[in-house]
Amino acid sequence: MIDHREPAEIIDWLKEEGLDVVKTQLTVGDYIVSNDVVVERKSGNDLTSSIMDNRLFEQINRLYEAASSPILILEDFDSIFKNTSMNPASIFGVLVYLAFRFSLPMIPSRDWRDTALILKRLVLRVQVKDEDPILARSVPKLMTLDERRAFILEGMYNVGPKTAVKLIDAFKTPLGVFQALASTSVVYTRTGNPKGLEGPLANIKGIGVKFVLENRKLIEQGNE
Amino acid sequence: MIDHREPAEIIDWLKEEGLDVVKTQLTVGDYIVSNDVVVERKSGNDLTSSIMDNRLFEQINRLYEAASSPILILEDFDSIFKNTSMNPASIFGVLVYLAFRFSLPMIPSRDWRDTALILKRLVLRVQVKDEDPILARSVPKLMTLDERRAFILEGMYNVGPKTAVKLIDAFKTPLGVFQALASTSVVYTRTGNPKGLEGPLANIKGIGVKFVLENRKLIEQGNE
DNA sequence: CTGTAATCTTTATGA
DNA sequence: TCATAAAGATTACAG
Repeated sequence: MIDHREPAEIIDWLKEEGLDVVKTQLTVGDYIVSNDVVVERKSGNDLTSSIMDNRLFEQINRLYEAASSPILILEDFDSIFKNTSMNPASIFGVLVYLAFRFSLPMIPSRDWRDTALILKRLVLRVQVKDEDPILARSVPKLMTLDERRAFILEGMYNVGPKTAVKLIDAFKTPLGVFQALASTSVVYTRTGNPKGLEGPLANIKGIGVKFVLENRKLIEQGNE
Repeated sequence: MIDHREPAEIIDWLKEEGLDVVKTQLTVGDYIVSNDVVVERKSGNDLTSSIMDNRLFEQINRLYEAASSPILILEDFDSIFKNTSMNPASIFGVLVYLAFRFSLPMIPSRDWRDTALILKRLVLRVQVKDEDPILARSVPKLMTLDERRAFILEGMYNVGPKTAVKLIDAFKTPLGVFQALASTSVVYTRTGNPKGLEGPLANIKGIGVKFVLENRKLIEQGNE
């Protein structure tokens, strides 16, 4: 099954080679070879742009939810560096991440012709029934419960990964954090300068006056 | 640890970057990054020649015996096709085999410089394995207060922009939403099937049993 | 993803 | 005790 937005050349070539091709709309991946094998094809600045807007990791995760053996084809790999202002370190950082964290097989191809060839070989390989994959790798879940709890908190002002985890560690749930924030108040000096905090958040490192003042507006009833 | 036969440029560059490099004789792979990660580097007709004399599969097999997460770097991939009489179909056949059968991650590189960069990023990635527990989410910067409140809720299960706004409209703040969720319960039939909701969320369109059950896990104290 | 700039909190220091 | 400066961490942003 091939997503209908894929290049016509590839589809036509595979048909000419005698493969059963079904053109359809896919919600995950670009090519479905079997129940186990789904292929995502990234060409040129497809890759870089999907890195920059954080879309790539979502796509890869959905690949692994849909199939046990996803494969990524990197088409026209060299051109990836040409039409982008992205740092090569960032690009390889992504590839290393995918290799290390997901053990994701990535196959480079020079053009659509190579890509078609890869797809054909994949189909033939999959059809050889007695050759099952030696290792079906189980990939760790995208987010644990606590990670998702922390993830919610990253919507607040000046809260990134570190602070979010720190807050969840201390108050267990987002609701707990919000309640703690509501019952923390800012202490001022006699001259009216903010001095520090009083309440549940007072003892949390990295949380200060600015944090409380800014985020209270999010949590409490006020309008803008 | 780097096999002593690897290019001096790579070794020197890695040293310049401040990495601890040990030059030695390796019996398996070309680079050992950690106990789990061993890297094999194939450049130009290294690949084709090791395919033709059946040496490649032995090498890959030994990689998997030695480490749980081997990685193959394909250096100067395009040149692989230039100085060989091998059919591209055969070459891709091998890559497909490695991808399908072993789930072997393969990272293409244009030259030794890319390869060195990949190795550096691998070392850094392996070293930070224990931290980096969470993924950051990028907050769109132009946001009103209510938009930001809604954005926080988008961290929950099955909550996108649409549902988030609906919830903020109804309960004003994220704290309000979580409190509403905490005081909403699922009503079951006598046979134990979920029938509906009781509480503040009961009247919200698009919020159902599944939503409450999934997201209550975020609010309650439980672990995973 | 990476690299850099901007921002916040905390600690140190002097008045 | 307060105010300011410097240092350390973390987040925000651009590419």
